Amino acid sequence: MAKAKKRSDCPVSCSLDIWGDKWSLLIIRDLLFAKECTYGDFLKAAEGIATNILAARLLVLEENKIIEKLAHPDSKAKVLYRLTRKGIDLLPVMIEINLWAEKYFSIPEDRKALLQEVKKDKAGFIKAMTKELES
Amino acid sequence: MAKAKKRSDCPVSCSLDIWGDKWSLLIIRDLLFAKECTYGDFLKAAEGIATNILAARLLVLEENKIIEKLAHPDSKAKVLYRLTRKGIDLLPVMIEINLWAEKYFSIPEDRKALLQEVKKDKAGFIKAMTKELES
DNA sequence: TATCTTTACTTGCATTTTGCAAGTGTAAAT
DNA sequence: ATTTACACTTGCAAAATGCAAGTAAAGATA
Repeated sequence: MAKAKKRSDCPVSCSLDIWGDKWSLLIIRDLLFAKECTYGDFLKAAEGIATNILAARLLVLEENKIIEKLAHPDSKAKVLYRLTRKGIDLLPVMIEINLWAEKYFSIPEDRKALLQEVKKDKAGFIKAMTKELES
Repeated sequence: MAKAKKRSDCPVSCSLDIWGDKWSLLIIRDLLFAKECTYGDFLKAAEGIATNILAARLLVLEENKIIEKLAHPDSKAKVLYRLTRKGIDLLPVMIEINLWAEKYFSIPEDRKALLQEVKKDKAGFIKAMTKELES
């Protein structure tokens, strides 16, 4: 599919080349919070991603080793998506986005509760969650 | 211009509604590192943003109180852009993006040096840089 | 004082991406 | 044997992007 055109050597630019759009980080969010998702799970998210866009994003994320496909234990018709280590390592980025948004928007209570945990011990939270996601 | 359509209450989604594209965070990057930029300065960045896209992004960022326009002391023909507190508060996000990218891409030496400083004392770095940017 | 340049945009248009709706193929359930 | 579930693909209209050229105000230069 799309050949990745690198706009510059800047780390921010390189990152955005992969996941700099309105949907990719939402996919990663779902995987961080749910650990594993099927194609259908992503479609259920509140934002309502279109099926073709989802397929395109999943492909780019897979090509860039952010996510990987796994066989679903229950059925051959299902596919499990999960984060690679490279994808899991986006957790600190995801956390800071949440903390920023919490300061400037009103956000759901359950997310607020989670962020309370984060604020108590950020490094510990990241370590524990990373370990959980890797297993 | 564009009316902001909120896709969901998720903090990540709300954030991406504002700066979830390939260019906005590069503008914010330039402002974080240079403190103040003119329109022309943004155009000089290595990635080569188109003038109309730049104008559109600056407008959205201004509408969302991430940046503000200031009179340039040297000339009425110039405009200074700088980050608001809301924009400055994206520094932790920016830092984590850089740290992630450093782990998975090869990045310029000068940026690497800066990240060494960050890693020594992240909280201290953020505090100092925030203070500097606010002044 | 006239004109040339700089600066910050705007405009027109072709190309690309997005989004919606419908369709396809395989696997599982009835 | 037929229907349903699931993971996509396809076609097409609408929107966003990218490029090149243009505009208007301010400042510099002759």
